[in-house]
Amino acid sequence: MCGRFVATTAPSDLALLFDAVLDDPFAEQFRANYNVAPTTQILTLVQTDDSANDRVLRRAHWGLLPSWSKDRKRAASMINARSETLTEKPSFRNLVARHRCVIPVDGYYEWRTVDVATGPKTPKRPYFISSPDGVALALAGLWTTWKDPERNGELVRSCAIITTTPNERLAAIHDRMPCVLDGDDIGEWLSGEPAPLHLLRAAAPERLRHYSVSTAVNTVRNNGPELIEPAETTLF
DNA sequence: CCAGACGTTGTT
DNA sequence: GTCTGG
DNA sequence: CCAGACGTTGTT
DNA sequence: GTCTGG
Repeated sequence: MCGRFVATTAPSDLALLFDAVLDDPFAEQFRANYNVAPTTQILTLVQTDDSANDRVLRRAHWGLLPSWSKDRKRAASMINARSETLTEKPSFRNLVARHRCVIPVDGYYEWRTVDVATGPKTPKRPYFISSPDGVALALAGLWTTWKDPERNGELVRSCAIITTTPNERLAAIHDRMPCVLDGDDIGEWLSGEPAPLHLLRAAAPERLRHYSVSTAVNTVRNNGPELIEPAETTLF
């Protein structure tokens, strides 16, 4: 799956990379984040209706809040959406047509849950997965808005990252992975009609690299470039 | 009709 | 909001 | 996703 | 065990 990630590329660089504009002056507040956790504000890339500068980078809370939610309590369990059931689930199916987005990340963390010949008592180890060249990845997502009753109906944007079955290499670590989009697929995902669900597939093994990192990443308050330094041994 | 769920993951 | 279960 | 709390009262 | 916070 994808439950923790890295966001260190500056918004202005993401705008260049994804041919987008920034929709509010948050660039000044940007700080590299090596430990992005659910419920925090992240950047999403969306295609807006007004065609002038129609690709926009804007903030959203990670953890989808359906418009009918009573409170934010369950947002943390909606950080991912299964690609296989996207069009069936009440929380997601209405968003597939016109609320698709891309979540730019520099990489994400995965905790190994598969025992590969090491026995069942192996301690859980975190891995960092990214592009081999370190360039930001475009993850497929869905977004929506919710009116916060505790803040006078203020609109809250939120999003979820779409997952699928992993390629054969990443299957050694985990049984899910986020859907990565490349090249023209990004534009197709953001504006294609009907929704190009065929793009929600596992990236090829050579598209991503992975290596084990320190368990320091487990604690959310730890945050720095040391979190993505390779640990002494990479088992896979 | 009303009440209650609406999600993913991992673990047992 | 909308669907399912009772 | 993992870590950490999980409680009340009264006093500072 | 289960929920909340980050």
